[in-house]
Amino acid sequence: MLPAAVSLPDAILDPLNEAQREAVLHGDGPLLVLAGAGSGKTRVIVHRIAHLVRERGVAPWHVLAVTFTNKAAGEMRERLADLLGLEGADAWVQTFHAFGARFLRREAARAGLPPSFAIYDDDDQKRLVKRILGDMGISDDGRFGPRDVLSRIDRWKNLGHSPSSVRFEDHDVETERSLEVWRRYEKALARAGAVDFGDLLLRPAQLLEADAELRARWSTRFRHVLVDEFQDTNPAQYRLLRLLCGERRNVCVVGDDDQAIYRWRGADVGNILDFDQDFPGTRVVKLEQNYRSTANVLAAAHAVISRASRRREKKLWTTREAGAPLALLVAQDEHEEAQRIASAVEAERHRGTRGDEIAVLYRVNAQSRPVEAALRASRVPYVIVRGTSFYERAEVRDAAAWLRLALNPASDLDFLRVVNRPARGIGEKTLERLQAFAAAEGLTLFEAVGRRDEIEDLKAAARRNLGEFHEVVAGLHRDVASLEAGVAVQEAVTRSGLMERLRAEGTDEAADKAENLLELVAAAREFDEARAAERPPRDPDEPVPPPLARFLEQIALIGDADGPTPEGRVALMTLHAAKGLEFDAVFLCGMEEGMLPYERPWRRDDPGDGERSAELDEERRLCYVGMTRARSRLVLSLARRRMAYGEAGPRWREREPSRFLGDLPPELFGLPSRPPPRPTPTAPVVRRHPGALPGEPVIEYDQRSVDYSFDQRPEAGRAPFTRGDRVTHPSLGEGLVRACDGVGPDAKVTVAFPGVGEKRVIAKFLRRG
DNA sequence: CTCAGGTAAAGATGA
DNA sequence: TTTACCTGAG
Repeated sequence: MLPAAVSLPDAILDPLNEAQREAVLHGDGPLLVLAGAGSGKTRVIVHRIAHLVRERGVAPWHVLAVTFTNKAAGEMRERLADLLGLEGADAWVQTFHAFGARFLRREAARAGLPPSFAIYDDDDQKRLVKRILGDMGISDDGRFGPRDVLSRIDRWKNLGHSPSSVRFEDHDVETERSLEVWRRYEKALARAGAVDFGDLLLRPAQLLEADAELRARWSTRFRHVLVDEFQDTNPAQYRLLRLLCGERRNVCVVGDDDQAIYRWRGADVGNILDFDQDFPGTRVVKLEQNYRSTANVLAAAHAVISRASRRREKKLWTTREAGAPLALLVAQDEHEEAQRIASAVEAERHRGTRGDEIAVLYRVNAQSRPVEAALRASRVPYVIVRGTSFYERAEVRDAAAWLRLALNPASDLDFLRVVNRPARGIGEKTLERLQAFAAAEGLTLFEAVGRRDEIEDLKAAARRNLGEFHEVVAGLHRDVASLEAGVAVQEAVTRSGLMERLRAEGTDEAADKAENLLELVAAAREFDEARAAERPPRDPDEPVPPPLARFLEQIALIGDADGPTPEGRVALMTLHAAKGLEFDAVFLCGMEEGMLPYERPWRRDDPGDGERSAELDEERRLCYVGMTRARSRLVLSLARRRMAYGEAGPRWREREPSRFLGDLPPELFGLPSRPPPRPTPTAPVVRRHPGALPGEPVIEYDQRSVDYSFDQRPEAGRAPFTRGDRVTHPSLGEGLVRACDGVGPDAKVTVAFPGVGEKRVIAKFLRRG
């Protein structure tokens, strides 16, 4: 037996620093963990769950942990399994939206939804709204299109509104119209037995609020609720969260107000800033030690973020060395920018950095194109990391619409999508008559087809074609609900004729599409296998929903980008997609006014100063998120002009360097802290930065006067000498390098010269050997 | 009713 | 450059 004084290694507590441990060991009651970038917040959540389960006797299925992205949820589950083994799988670890879906499946009856309800994604939403606008006889005059309406509806939903709760003073013509569209939209969703993304959060909250019994059941079932990326919660999520943790208030929220980047989706940083006011008695723990980045990277990130307004002050620190200086690539246009990035990426790989440890980040997806071209030309393998790409393909969406219609023939939106896909001679005129009939009789389109004989003016051919369609859908409906997902998908693509038609076409493109359908079948089979391999849940109330419905839910919520990043490939993604990830080397491109911070060129309504500065703050945080992804090397790049697609066709637009660059001290680039005096006898260069806000400090030097175009080959970014190198100086002779500060030819090198002593000399005067 | 070919527009981020 | 919508011929 071991002496009591010897403590055994503790996998849960040992790897933690003091602040992390405090958060993990915190007992009951609200806990706010302010976790800077790279400070180990996922670790805190995972270890806290493990601690609750192992040391405090909490059953894993009484723990709910919600995250924002599937990636984060997956990582959390994985790490939990490392600590807890199989038990870890019983904890509820998922995204907010997946939780909402799970909740609604379980409470489908109360929610007035069929158990196999469909989830409409934004494309579905847009199609639906477009249809409603058409029904209302509103044409898209460019001012009031589906997009405008939808963004209002989304915003309302995120704020937790319903059509009747929108404040009256906000009403104008557009608002009234949008509300009418919204009412019809909700009616259509209800008829189709479908919900949209917003509903996944809103409806559980509404159900819980309305029903005390339900609330009691759910708020007691989770003994502990943990929330990741809390700064990005919107009011609907926050409401749901408060309802779920109930009186017990065992809620642990982890987040970083500096990384709040989803304001546009309704997220409210106020949730984290004011959390301790909403939950009196909150224990606040700050995690400020960064384990990810070099001191240079951190200093740069801090220089940018510290100018944001309304933030909880925190300063990250690290024990890591300064590391390589930042680099800036200044290119004439986006093609040159991409090429220089590609060659820098190549050099980086040459130095031994694995491709999958390199990321190219950008503000908008469109920026990926030139980078892709340049990487392809240099034969650098890359992968674009995007939420969904496979499931966005038209043929895959067609198949999914067939499946949804098979599960629920009342879904008019899906009906309209697939009724003539593949083409079966049901055109616009036929559909018009069908819709008129359905509207008059109060039927769904599918029901209307069932009574097609009563519709006048239908051509015989149209009637026959509708009959065939009806038969296929009815047949699928009969069979598909009870089948495994793989078989169901197989049946749907066969019986609908999708597959046959593609095969018959004989073009390469059609062959590709057929291939994609097969891939969908394979994905469904894989889904079945994964389900079969899963242990039956230990949680006694877990219902068993139809497999196809679960598969469709996975498609809607998860997409396909969650697999492991393919080995060795450089990752290209937006700044938003990069949140939560880290790489050895990060390229942050498009560091220009208008790109980062992004400025919507089309925006007519001039936002007020307050709005604009809130937007700017968010852009700043986005820049901060991007910079803090880097472990050791951060390369910024910009193009002096960029092709823009405006009303008058493609045009070159001149771009000024981003104001965020002006926030970075030149030393971080390995430049002298003051710009060298210019040889020309011009007036001192002092100018306001382009786009500077009133009151913003004046930047003391002109960006363009700083020689950013110093040799940017990665070699130049490195210290020219390291300790131990033998060097020769023209007058001092041979010596041994003690230290080297800075990079490039102007680096200051401390050399021990035998018989002379230590001297600081400039690198360019030294030769090796 | 279908399809090919032309034209006008590209509205940012994502569960 | 790509995509979505429209038009006119078959």
